[in-house]
Amino acid sequence: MEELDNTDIHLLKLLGDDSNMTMKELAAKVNLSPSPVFERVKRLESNGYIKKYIALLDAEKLNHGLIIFCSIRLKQHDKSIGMEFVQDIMKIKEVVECYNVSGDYDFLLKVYARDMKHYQDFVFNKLGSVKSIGSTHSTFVMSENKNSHNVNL
Amino acid sequence: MEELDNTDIHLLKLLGDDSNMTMKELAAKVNLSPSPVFERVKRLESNGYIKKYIALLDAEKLNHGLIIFCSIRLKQHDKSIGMEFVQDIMKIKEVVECYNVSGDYDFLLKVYARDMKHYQDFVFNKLGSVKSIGSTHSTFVMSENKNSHNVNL
DNA sequence: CTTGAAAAATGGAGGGT
DNA sequence: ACCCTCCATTTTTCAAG
Repeated sequence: MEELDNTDIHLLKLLGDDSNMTMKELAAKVNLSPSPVFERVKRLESNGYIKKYIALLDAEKLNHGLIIFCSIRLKQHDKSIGMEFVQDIMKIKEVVECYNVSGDYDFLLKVYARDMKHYQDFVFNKLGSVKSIGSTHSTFVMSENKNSHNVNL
Repeated sequence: MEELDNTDIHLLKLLGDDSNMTMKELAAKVNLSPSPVFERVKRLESNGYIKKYIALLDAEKLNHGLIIFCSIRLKQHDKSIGMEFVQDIMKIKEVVECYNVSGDYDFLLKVYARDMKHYQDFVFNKLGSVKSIGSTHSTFVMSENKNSHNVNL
């Protein structure tokens, strides 16, 4: 596994914030010509530093005005119940993130919902049908103050 | 405000998962020629449905093996203290997300750290110097089971 | 929406430090 | 090892129908 030099880090920062820049533009920012930049970026991709390129969508415009962090306690704590829970939860489109965590609860979910009615339906009908769940606790997001969508290098 | 048809939704889904597809590839997936796809994508961008394009970086490879959700309770609950907190927290690079939330705590932070030692330093030296903070509670992520990095349409 | 063509970017070859 | 300057190919971008 190779080291990353300052130029690589610089490129990762730039692409992590805006991947629509051309090689030419990137090259200008790191004071190189397009070719070595092209090679560096391809290397960063194939070495897995860059996982993929995505478009960030506006959740609010796409009818997801509410963000909720939903803590989940399982009924039992064996591996098969945990795996069953993860499988069930993966199928629910409102759940955009899922973490197995330490502390009072076992899992933390980030959930997008249109509105309260939608969230209520999610809790009763979607979570309600996941048998492995013991109890839940909802924390509502009042405002998103920062989301870099990435590592901050 | 215009409506989105099924093709628009389809394009958003595709780009939300992989923005490196060419117009040609996108066109093939939605059964159109490149030109109308180009126009639709530009419209989705200028109407704000697509916010920006980014490269997703591998946090683990970039020396951020630990994810922590850090709950924060402020000393007082007036607006100026809250704004001061947000301003201070924005400057800390370990904090990748920050939400103002309901419930026992006022804010929820998502934090990336290299390891426990790094996190300890973050809590003592970085959070420790933010005067508006009353108390904190850390929830450690043991595994990330799902992160779509986007709305699920 | 389609065709089609100009402008621009990508991705290599070949050579220099 | 790393960079540069071309340049062919592909893609983007935008007319006009």
